Amino acid sequence: MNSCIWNIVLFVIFMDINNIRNSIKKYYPVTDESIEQLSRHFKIHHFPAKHIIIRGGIIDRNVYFIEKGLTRSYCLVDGVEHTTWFSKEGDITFGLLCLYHNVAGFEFVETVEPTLAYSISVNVLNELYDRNIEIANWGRVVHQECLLSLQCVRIDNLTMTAKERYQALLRTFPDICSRVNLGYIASFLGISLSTLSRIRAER
Amino acid sequence: MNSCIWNIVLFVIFMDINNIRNSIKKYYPVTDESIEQLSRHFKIHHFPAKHIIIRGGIIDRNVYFIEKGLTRSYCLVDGVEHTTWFSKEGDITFGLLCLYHNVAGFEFVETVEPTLAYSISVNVLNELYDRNIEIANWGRVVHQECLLSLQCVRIDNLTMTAKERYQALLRTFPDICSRVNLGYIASFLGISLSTLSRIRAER
DNA sequence: AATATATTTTGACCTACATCAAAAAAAAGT
DNA sequence: ACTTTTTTTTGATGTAGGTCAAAATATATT
Repeated sequence: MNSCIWNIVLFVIFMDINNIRNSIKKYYPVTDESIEQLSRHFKIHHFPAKHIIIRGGIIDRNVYFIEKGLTRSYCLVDGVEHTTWFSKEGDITFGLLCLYHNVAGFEFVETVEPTLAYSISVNVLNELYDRNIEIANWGRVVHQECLLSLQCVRIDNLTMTAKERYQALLRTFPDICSRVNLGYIASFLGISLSTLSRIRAER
Repeated sequence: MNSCIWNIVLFVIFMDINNIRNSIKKYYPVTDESIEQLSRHFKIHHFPAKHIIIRGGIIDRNVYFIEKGLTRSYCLVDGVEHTTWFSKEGDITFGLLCLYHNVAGFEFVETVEPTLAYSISVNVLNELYDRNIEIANWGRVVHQECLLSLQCVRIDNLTMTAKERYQALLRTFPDICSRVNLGYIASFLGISLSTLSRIRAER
């Protein structure tokens, strides 16, 4: 057994990254060797619930891979939080603008549940993108799928009533709906908390 | 001069792809050789205005690189067209769902102006992604930037009034606003044509 | 179990924007 | 230049969903 294999064995033993590994492979057929190249730079985090991982207005150049738990991305406009996305086990989360353009971003990411996550610096990630074609393609496909999901959400917003949007969300992300409170769901759907409550009361 | 160089010379002479080439390089530092690998599969199209390039409900597995002109993506819900995006010279356009998942998509793409575009089959593109790390990373970065733009549009929708959204659009995409009619802009902003007209009449 | 805190529901009232239809203006075709 | 078609404006009226505040639940803390 050479040292490379030993590294893999060690990381399998010590790192709890099954959800992350499966998710990566679901997007693109990345080899274990490439996943090891990525995960050897992982820094582990145990965040309690309601912990702000990424704060708007400052620079945080890390990507967070979520192994367990649930986070909520939002932006703060005139003192009001507008939820833009939820990320759960197997997902990645980060501030888009900050990560891509290295400027202070507008997005916050906060845990909804106690969360086990691994961070990797975008500098390291960018080096891997430039060197490892599997990781580059994994990154491409992840972004394709994010784009598609966001497009669907936007089309729902353009074409549906508040009630229809809530029903669509229940269908598309049933687990999210049962894990976060109504305020966050209302905000994500772009409706007020009282309207959402009334919608649920119907029938 | 070997035949590879001759190919490049020929394609520079015969293909009018300057906007496309500059745009690709703006996203990621792709070499001329890689661009040639891509563009040698290009099929040229001269579309008149109001031509439907991609029709929802059927499968069109091509990506269109726009060299000149302007297109509008929309989806059709209950007989109403909802504009989701505009693409102009240097941009690419395609049906997201159809391209990524090989199923009949919900998106239409139609020219707004007479348009010079080059298509490439997604099968060819996927082969290039798997073989050429520059192209894979170009694809990744394009999708990152699309995601960021779409996220910004969605946040505007969640946080701004109709008037503010129109003003934001004027700032962000002034050229689009002057090249398409109000109906499309209203639809993109998610407001009615009459409301948009009234907003413009103010002050 | 009792108290404190967070979440959800309900009520009363309001407004930004929708809808529908007709008129005006602009652009395109002959 | 005149007609036809498309685009934009304007008017009258309606409504989905907002706001604010209080009550009712549910959850967490001691």
